[in-house]
Amino acid sequence: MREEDSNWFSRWEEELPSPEELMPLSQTLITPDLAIAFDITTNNNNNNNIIIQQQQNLQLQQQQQQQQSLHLLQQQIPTTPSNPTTQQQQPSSGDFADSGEIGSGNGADEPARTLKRPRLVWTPQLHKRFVDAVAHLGIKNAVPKTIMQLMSVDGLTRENVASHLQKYRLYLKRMQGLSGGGSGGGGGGGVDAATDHLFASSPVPAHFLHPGRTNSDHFLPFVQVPALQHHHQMAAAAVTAVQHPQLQQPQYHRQVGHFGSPPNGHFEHPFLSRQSQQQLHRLGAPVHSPVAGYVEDKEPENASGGRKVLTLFPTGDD
DNA sequence: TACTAAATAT
DNA sequence: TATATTTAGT
Repeated sequence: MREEDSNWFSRWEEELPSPEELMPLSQTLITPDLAIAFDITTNNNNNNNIIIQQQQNLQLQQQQQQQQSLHLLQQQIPTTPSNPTTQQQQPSSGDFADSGEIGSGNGADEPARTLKRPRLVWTPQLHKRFVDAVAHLGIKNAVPKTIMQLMSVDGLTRENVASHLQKYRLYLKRMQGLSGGGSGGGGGGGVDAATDHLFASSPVPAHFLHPGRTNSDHFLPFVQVPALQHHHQMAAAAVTAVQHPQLQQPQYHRQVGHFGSPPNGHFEHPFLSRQSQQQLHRLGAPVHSPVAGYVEDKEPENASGGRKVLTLFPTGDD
């Protein structure tokens, strides 16, 4: 079975999109109106910092709708100390000198706290990272909190992970139920890709489908979790945020590591990297991190025209 | 408190 | 309709 693991690893690695493929489009996320409204300083000089310029009329309507739901959130949002959030920008990643802090920073954090979080779109890349984390932990020990920590994706909440984990488990159940020949590759299994295309996009470790087989929690060697490695600050952002028409709020994400193979077969403990990020613990509001760049990615199936899928991608820091 | 499951919203 | 978020129960 270990051979399959290796094969599995090789497979998804090959399927990983190249950086070029990941950055086909460039648009801005923040409209001038919003920037002004939220006292945001956008760096137009930065090509990576993109602003979506949509119809201003829509923007206004969206903001109004937002405010309607804001009061609800305000009730439960803890008072965020005027945390300067000094570490929001990574010194090393000079590529993106993005100053795009929305609703945060200098006392302007109120809007951020009150704003709803944009829907998180689980891109195949992000899901793959999720799977890697689960594989690393073992399906047995894979719990939302741990997975979240292991993924080290800023902006990703425990709820996000829990929700995804919930679906993923259901997917695994289905896979086991089918128990056809799906073993060895979730992508190739007889799974209805139409329903589980996201999960099918990433290989499912055979272990997931055969629990109890191994009693060990560390059935996966570390070397098989390259995506969890942060061999510095190179980043391939996998997080994607969907911008709904009525939720004109930019999303900030931290680097999630890179999806490529380890440069030298050297691996480090992901938690080490995480620790540094823990300094950026969110106090009810999303942490702003250097924005690598937004890429609009439309999903063919969900081409609902109304929403935009924004994905962060690295600029090749490495 | 955290996790899981179900319901709700988009 | 599908997916993500939110809520409630354990």
